[in-house]
Amino acid sequence: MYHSVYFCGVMTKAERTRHFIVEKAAPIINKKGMAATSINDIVDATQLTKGSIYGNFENKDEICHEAFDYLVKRLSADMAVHMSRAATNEEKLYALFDYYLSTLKEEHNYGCPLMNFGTEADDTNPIVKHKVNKAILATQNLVAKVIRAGIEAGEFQKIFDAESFSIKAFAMIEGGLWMARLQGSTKQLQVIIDQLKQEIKGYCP
Amino acid sequence: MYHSVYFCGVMTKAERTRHFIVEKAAPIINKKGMAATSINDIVDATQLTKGSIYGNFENKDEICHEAFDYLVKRLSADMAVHMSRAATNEEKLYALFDYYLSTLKEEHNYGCPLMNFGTEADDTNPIVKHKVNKAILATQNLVAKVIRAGIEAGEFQKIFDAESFSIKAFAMIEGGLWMARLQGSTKQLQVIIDQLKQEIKGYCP
DNA sequence: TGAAAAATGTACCATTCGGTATATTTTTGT
DNA sequence: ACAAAAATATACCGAATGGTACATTTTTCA
Repeated sequence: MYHSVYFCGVMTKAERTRHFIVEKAAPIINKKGMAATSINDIVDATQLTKGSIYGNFENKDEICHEAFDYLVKRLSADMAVHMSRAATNEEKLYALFDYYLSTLKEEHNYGCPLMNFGTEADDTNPIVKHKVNKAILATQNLVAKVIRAGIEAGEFQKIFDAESFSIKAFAMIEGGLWMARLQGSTKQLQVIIDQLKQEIKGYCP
Repeated sequence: MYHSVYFCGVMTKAERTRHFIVEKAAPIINKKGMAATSINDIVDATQLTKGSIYGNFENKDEICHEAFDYLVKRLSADMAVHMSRAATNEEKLYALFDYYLSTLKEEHNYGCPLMNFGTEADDTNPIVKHKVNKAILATQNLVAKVIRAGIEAGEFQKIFDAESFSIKAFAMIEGGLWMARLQGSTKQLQVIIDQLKQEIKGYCP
């Protein structure tokens, strides 16, 4: 799935180049990490020169920040698309889980950026740490909102605790994705998602 | 909690120095990451010289590998201690969860090494990736064994699925620890552990 | 205790790092 | 089409990187 969030026609050259650099750098940084990605890696990927890159960004940190923002924007856009295609709130939750599972099969998947940037930043980079934290809460809120809408719509029983479940489900999915990528297998993540679905089914009237 | 797994009296000087270097380097690498930790960081922490360090290790990778092994050994030793103090298998599970929670309050806690090394290694370092994967499976197995022993002892109903639960619980704990460290709060991890305990209680006769 | 062996410290290497001054090219608005 | 402005390329900087050759010190064990 490809997203062109930006309207290249009305963008100035610098804006287009900035976006181009971020687009090329983001997957590299997500794969190798912020510290392990060098400016030369970005030079190679963009086929631009160091001067051009530093003409558009103040320093490497700024590129990392924008790369993270870009990856999160793409991620939440993709989640929204997949959930919007589901008719009921119950199915929206399943669609979200299945989307996460499907990302593992994508050609260039280097893991959840929240996980990758988060683990690297938590003890050393308060700016990125804060960005990740905001994205975590936003994702949990997305799940909680669907559950509450489902309760409202009579799909779920009222005892379904939206907040607790959204926290649990998010931890399971992030932990499961991490495990799956290390194991080179979706087996355990499948087990995790199956249990999430079973628990949701238990809250249907 | 401190562990001196090694018997310094019967160790040669080189073995003691190797162990000393690993002991000092491990927390730094766990905090900053393998790529972001320089040899000079290790020189500073050990008060040794580069020549001495490279006389004991072939290269930085070898230090990272030993540091990871050391952290995992300490972690599993600590887990074993805490679980051994519990009388029943049910309490052993609670003790394990509470131990994980308690690590967050330790003075020098930089997150679970499985998580930190795992996310950094998964796309770039197959050796460490393999080590992490082994440690994941070992931890899940530890949980599964306790559940099976609990079933055997009549503490848990036979429908308690040891394998599925151990996979789920591990993902929840790792995900929860990661979230807690980013949020600077144990609140969500507490919510997660409460749900784990509730689910276990549901399998008691 | 003393000589061989082992471990450590010193001084250095080539390379890569993030970053910049400035020349050159390209884009922009008229 | 043109000049001004903006963007890009070139060539470089000092510092830090992982690593090593070799002199010096410390262990080891007979």
